[in-house]
Amino acid sequence: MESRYAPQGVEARWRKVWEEHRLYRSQPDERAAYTIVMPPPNVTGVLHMGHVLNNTLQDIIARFYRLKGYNVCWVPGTDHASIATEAKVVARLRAQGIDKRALGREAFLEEAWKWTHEHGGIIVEQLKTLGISADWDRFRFTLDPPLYRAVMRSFVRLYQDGLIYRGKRMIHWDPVALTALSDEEVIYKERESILCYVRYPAENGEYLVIATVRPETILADVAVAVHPADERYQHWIGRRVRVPLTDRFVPVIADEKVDPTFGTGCLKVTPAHDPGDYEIGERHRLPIIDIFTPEAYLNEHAGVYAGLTREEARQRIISDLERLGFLEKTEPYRHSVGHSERTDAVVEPRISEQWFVKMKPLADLALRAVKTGEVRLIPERFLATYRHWLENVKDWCISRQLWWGHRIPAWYAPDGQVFVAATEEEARAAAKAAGYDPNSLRQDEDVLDTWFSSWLWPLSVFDFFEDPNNVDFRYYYPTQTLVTAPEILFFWVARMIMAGYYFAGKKPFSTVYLHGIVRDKQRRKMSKSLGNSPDPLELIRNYGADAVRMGIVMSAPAGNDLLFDETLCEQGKNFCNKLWNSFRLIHLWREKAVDEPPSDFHLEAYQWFEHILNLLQAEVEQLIQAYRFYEAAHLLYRVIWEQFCSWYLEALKPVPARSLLEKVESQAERLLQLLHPLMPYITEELWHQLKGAPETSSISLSSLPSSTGSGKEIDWNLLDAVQLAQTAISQIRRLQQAFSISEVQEIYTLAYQVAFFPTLRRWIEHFLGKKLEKVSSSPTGRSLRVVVRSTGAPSYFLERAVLHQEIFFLQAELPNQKWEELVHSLQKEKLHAESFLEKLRAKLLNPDFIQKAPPEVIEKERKKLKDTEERLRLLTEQLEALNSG
RNA sequence: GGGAACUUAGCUCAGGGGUUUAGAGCGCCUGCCUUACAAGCAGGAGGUCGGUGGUUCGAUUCCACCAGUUCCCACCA
Repeated sequence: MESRYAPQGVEARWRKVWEEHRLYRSQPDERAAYTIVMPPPNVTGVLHMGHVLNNTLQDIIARFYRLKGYNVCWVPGTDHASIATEAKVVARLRAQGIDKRALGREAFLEEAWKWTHEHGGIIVEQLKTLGISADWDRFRFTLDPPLYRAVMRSFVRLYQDGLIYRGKRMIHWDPVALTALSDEEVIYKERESILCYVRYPAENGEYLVIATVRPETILADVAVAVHPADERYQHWIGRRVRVPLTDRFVPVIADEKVDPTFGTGCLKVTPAHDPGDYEIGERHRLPIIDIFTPEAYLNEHAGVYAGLTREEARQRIISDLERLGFLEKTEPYRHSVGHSERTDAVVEPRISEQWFVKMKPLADLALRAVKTGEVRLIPERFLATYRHWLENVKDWCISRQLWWGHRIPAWYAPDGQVFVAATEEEARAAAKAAGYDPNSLRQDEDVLDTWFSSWLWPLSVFDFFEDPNNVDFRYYYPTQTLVTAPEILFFWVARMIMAGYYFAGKKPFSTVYLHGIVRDKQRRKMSKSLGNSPDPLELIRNYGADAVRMGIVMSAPAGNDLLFDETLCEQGKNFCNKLWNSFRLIHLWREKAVDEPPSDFHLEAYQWFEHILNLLQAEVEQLIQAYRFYEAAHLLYRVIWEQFCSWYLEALKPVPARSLLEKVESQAERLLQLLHPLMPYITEELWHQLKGAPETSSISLSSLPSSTGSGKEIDWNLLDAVQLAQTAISQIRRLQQAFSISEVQEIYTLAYQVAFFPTLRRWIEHFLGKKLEKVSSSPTGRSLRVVVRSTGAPSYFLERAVLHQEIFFLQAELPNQKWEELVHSLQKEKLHAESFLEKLRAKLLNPDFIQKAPPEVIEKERKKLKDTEERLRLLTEQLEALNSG
């Protein structure tokens, strides 16, 4: 074995072996299933830190439950990402001077498939380098024929059930992608704009003043509205005012919707370009003037402004208003402006005919699921936002004016009659039955929102829509855990829950684990434009996948955003190296071990570590089951580094007896198993080296012995004794360093913990090279005394606070100056102890405390008092001895 | 405007009504190339637990208010 762990070769080799032997393939069998569906990344996407986090966490779960004996099935896949992919293909074509529309639908789709095949494999290959244990045989793409059919069938069913309808509504329009968007695809951002106060003159020369941030839409005004109860404007209701810059007169109307406290209390009504105005327009049967082209340029209805962009028109109109005396004043104004999630274009409210899903009945299903606890959200605080969203959800606009995606299964007869069917044949048959010419049908041009296929994912990957009774579906569904980011709680998670109940009558998963967003050290979201997102592949090359996994898991605890710092990968790499070298030591021992009975000390150390391991396993299992990966990683890190390497292996030096070594190796194996979910590659490698197992076997398929828990089997006395010994050894070393003691001559103790004495003696002798001796009374004259206090057993395991206090004396030569330093430090310690004693006494003299505090607490305080008095007595004694010496 | 969360060591965070007067990792300081590992070993320094009140025998921990930070939702032009 090399003295440095080189992950690159090891990882590449095992990745290949795992894949070739299809190690993570799952088939239904008699074991309990543990199913995870991977949130499918965009097919043409590139791996970023969010994917690393998301998939590492899923892999930890998958590998853990596999070790626990479950039949783990982790279904990977990719999403066709309708709008994102189409935007990329359009851009590529444009770069070649080709216009999408000119190319035509068929040819465009060919281009899109070409692009998908070129780029679609990349992210999958990148994911594989992470070492994730998905079942690649089950890989699915949302446009695969069975999944395509699933979308068609679900659409038809919802349509037949009256939950899908087509209608003319005001929707969010993306003027760059030229498509409708759902509410969730609109991101609101605070923007600085100008609030213009514009005069709308009446025939008699009076005028109303209206505040607006969108003066360019003045040209589309069809009314001015005031609140019906607004005293100021009573006499205006029913009169007419002229729309500035035009010669149109529009009525002044009264509508409850107007907020009399905003601006001047007068609202210009522009039904074509504002959702609120649209409602008012409907109520008052106002005409609609649309002044924008789909690209959000002003159109012919905008007169002289036609051809300008929204922004240009705004500038021009403001200056024209001013020039013509319509502009009363302007003031800066901050408000939020909707942007397209994909293109970042400012969305334009637009009236158009779209397909919608009626959400209310579906939302009720999803609400019930979390209220009854059938579906659990972790962390729980997301419950509030989840509920709020579902309780206020509006209908879901699912049609997109795009080509890349699932084409809406609706066919129109020349007279507009709609036939919704899963296939063209069925639509034709239906048309024929209704007396139409089947050949006259024309399919809807639009495709469906990407999320309309995603919400079926847990169902469709198991071919529910092909055959609801198929073996896989019955075995794997519902799945257990969904791991995803809170950003898509509404987009995806809530809708999957709806779809699961609606189509299959069952929840899609039991638990949703929502992890944070990966940010940089300055808390900025990682993004390409900021250039603050490290390339995961680069990280994997530099540190190894295990190190990157460990690094990202150790970044932050559950639920919080995590601040990624590359030094964590380095820490992970160092940890790999540490682990690697600990196994290297075990290997060296194999050659050197002799056939002798093990020493009492080694036997005791072995027993002790066995208990540590049992505690570790119980706690790691509990933590992973509770989705506390960060804590599990930290615990393993510390126990392996401190207890296993620094104490246990050191204790077994120079070499344990052969019979003991075998037992030590099986402990080491258990450590590897516990660590395996976090760091699959190195543990696989070390496991094979340890076991000499054939390539086809794998630590991931080994079985973890069941945890003994932290019950009676644990020898707390031994753990406490060793902990006390460790603390004593550290303290004595500290004194040696602090006072530059080259050699400790003797170590004595007044051992009133008689039971611990043999353990203390063995450990101190091994680590300090001196035999611990018992003395009956404190030595006089110059000696170092140290009070060792230990809370008993490593603190990271338990709340148990068994406090032990032990006093040791060291006989050593010190130069005079050092004795003075010692006196000084002891005096400081004495003062400290005295003030503490004061506090304790006061507390114990307080009658309220004695009366009201629970007896255990009073007992504890008394023990503290006694110990502190003892410490103080010793300090005084020692100071006297030093002064006289 | 509504909702949620956070504020503990230089940084990132655990913790929890009484834990010998607060824990970890990283960073920092000191001494070591000790034959598994310098990607290492052995030690160390560093915090009046955001502020103010309240509840309590006792609060960093519970409550209220204040200040600051962050996120989500919302058509107020």
